[in-house]
Amino acid sequence: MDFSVQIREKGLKVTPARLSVIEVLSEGNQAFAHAELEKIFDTMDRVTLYRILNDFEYVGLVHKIVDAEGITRFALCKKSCPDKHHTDDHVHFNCQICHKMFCLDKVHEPQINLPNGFKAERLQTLIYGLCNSCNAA
Amino acid sequence: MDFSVQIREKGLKVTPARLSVIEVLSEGNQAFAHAELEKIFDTMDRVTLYRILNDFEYVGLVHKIVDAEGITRFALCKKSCPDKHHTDDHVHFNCQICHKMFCLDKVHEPQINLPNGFKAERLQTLIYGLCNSCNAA
DNA sequence: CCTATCTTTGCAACAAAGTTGCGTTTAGAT
DNA sequence: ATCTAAACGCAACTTTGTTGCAAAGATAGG
Ligand SMILES: [Mn+2]
Ligand SMILES: [Mn+2]
Ligand SMILES: [Zn+2]
Ligand SMILES: [Zn+2]
Repeated sequence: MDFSVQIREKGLKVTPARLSVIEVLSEGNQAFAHAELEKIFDTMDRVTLYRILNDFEYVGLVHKIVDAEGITRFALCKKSCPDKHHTDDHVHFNCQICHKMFCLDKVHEPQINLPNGFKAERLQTLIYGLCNSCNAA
Repeated sequence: MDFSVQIREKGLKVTPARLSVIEVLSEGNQAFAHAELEKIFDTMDRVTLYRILNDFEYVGLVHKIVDAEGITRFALCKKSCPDKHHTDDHVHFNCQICHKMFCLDKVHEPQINLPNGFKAERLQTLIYGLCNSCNAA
């Protein structure tokens, strides 16, 4: 897949830094923590990485997930999301062994009955446990 | 309710600082961010507050919730939880207007079907929207 | 009630995570 | 090839959370 087109379509300039980030994010179906990405792009400035990820999130190329420990991770959006209003309403899964965070695209957010007066706008489900490959071992 | 007993039962010493923290946490059905508590206890040392909250969480007096923006909040456990293994499996609700975080004790975590091989251990549901009092206005 | 002991607190210093300002470099339009 | 707005690198700063240590406080036993 050609990421240059997607980046340019979102109104961002195509740069080597942005291309390499989006390429890594496209590997597997995972969300990457900032620290992991910093290690991968050890020559890239920390601030640049922050800005690339935030810009990508802003234009709808990636979405952000914060786990229960407060670690922020970024994952590529499958279907292109309209700006600022992400439509990735899927469940996220965090493996306790390999610590990878998976986007379960096919598992949709559940419907939940709220107490009287409360109105849901957005829902976020995070599941902790064993991923398929760690479960096998 | 006498919080001294609960604190002592968990093997912690009863101090003015701990009593005042647990008292504030018992107001409403809300989870408080560290920053909010710091403002309330403006004379208390920041580190002391961190230690009180972490100790309370460790012994099972409070539970911690991290929202989608990465803000950590603390809420009193209703039924006393066994150490380190919290049984508060209820849904949390974050109001977009008043920014309060509510513990919806009566709304239990949903059951979710995972892809083959994945095994759920713990589940966390966070809902964003309008709380009952903000919805009325 | 007093003392001894272990816990908790406050302060200072540090670490990790994220942001802002600014000068330089670069993408890409003309 | 030139020009300009966007992106980058660097330094400084903020916010959030942790650690070490000495002083103060809680409580059990005498
Ligand atoms: Mn995802
Ligand atoms: Mn709760
Ligand atoms: Zn795994
Ligand atoms: Zn509200």
